[in-house]
Amino acid sequence: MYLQAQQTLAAALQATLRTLYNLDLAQFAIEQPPEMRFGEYALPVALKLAKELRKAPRKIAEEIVAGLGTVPGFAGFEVAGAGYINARLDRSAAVRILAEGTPELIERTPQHALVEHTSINPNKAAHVGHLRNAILGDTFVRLLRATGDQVSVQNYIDNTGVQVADIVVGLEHLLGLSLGDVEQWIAGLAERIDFACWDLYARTSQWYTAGSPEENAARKQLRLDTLHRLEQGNNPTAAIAERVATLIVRRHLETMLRLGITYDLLPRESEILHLHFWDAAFVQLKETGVLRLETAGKNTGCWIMRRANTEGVAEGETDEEAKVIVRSNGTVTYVGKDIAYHLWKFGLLGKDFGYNPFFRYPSDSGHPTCWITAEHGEAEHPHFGGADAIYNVIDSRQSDPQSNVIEALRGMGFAAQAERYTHFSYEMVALTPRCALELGYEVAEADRARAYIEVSGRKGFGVKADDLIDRLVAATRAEVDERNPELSEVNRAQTAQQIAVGALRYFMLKFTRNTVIAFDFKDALSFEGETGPYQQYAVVRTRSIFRKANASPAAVLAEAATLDLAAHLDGEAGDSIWQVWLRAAKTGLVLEQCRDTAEPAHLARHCFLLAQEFSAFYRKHHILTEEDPARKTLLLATAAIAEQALVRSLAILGIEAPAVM
RNA sequence: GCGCCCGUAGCUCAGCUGGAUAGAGCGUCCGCCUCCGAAGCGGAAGGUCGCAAGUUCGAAUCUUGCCGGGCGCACCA
Repeated sequence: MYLQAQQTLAAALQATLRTLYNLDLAQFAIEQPPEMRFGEYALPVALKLAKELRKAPRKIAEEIVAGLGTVPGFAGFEVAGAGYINARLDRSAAVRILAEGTPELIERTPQHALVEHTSINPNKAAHVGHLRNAILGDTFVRLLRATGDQVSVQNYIDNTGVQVADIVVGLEHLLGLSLGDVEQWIAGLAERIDFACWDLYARTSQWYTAGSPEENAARKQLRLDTLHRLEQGNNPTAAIAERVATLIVRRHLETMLRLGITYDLLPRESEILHLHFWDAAFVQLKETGVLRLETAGKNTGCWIMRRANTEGVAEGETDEEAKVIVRSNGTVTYVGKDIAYHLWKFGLLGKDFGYNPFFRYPSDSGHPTCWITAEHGEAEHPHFGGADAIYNVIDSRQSDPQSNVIEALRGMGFAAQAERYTHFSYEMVALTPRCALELGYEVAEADRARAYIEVSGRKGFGVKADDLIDRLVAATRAEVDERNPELSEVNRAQTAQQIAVGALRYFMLKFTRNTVIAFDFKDALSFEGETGPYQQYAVVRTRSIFRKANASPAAVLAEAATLDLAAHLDGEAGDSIWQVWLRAAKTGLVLEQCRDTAEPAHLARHCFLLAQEFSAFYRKHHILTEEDPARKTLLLATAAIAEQALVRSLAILGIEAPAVM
């Protein structure tokens, strides 16, 4: 509602400026005043025009206010400060519109967006860093859907890379297992396979450097040979990799499902290799001149491209900064394969995967099946790829390779696609030294003074996602049991689960993307203050009110829409009611901002402010004992609009509010 | 050496396209459950917005330089 009134205001202002000064301003700032007494919108336009018009800002502001006259939906305008124009909404009209529930219309042609997130190497358990990735990605998916896009969610699986190779080396050479033995090993595991591989991966990584120089060289060679066998496929080593990686991928999907995160497709590197996506891309890259064969310098014999963010060199000179795409031995690098994959994402490759159903989600998830790529898949499958816009949720350390893929697309003549290719980058989750010590890791003296220590899968250093979720659930369960002993076992378990998910998701979302999160159990396990449970609690309070009032939020809002409530929205008491409506009204604006900036943290903040302002309202006004019927309806409707806006916004964050907690 | 990011209250972080007395949570201290749920609320203390110039009517926000920290700059993925 706020956004639409803002558009009305902008149009009226534009018309006024045209009439008064014969000015056509396409863009001007519309701010949100710092205090309620300044109204709902602040226009600094007169300050901007002062120089151009050679008039005092206040004078201009007065002329504009006079020129604006009356604008539908607005109560009035006034000049303030050095020359601000403050605009006041007609509160009762705004409340009516909000109570009627008219959806906010945002003009945009819906796009087919493709979001890639999670993408954990299938060789070990997911850790907190992966949780940040998946929660950011999933939230952004919900945000795009809420603003009208059709979104497909992909979780890229690098099942033929070095990390999986390391696990296979561990199985074949450290544990001495053949393909047949691996089945038995799996069957005999005392713990889940992703946990077992967490340790095996760390062991193997250390083994590469634990022997004599000759031994280490041989071990590294073993790793390289294993990698090549995985890439080739159709051999026992590749079969081990396939078996183990697939099991681990299932564990990852289950872990993420605990947080309400689902996927449409798992594109795998093995199919990108075996279906020769690269060959098709290579032809295009050569034809468009993005790649050239280097004939001198350190990259002699390689196919190279100009590295993104570098100048490049003149024809005939040697570009020592260039990015190698095809090695001198003819194999293709990671960025090369990624270019091919991204051509496919935009429907520009001229090839497609085969697809098989892989993972069936429970019926209550609202999401039937996750598919996986295959060389020869089922005849009937959903359409994947061919997106209008793509978003890759990948940590900021990979911004260089991402830029190179984008530049390659641009160089191939796909400028429009390059523009709609977003590296949704975010900073890592590290551990505080205290947290590392608490987990029993050895922390070097030099590291103890640091703000955070980077997690490392190779060292087995980190917090496993499922361990964290388990701890959160145990903590919320203890609280729920104590507070609500009358609830059934099933009910308490479900409530604890919802609160734990709320706490975790909010924790990961309240930081802006480019902030490193120094993880600590104390912060993550907090349920007070700016946390998910605080906001869930606000919703629970509204629900409690409606239970006691024996009314439904929808019915109350419908009734409020028929009343003239202007008298109750003025003055100090009116302000504290209006504050809640105004915040709820801004939801559409916040969603737009989040979309444009690809920053879910703004929505997280919005939810918190909603909860906070509802709590202030709740303290100040006693709803159930209000005697004036119209006023009581307004107070109930205020609780209803808060509940509605909170539930809707929290849902986009992937947070559910329980009935009681 | 080059590129990207960060430096705001004791701690952890917000601060949208430059704008009206720089905010929140945690922590500390003092209060509030015989009135709708205290996972809550009120109050207090706490800041040269790293430093210095510049642009501007106006800078935490933009530009440049410096200081301090992080992360990238493979024929690894």
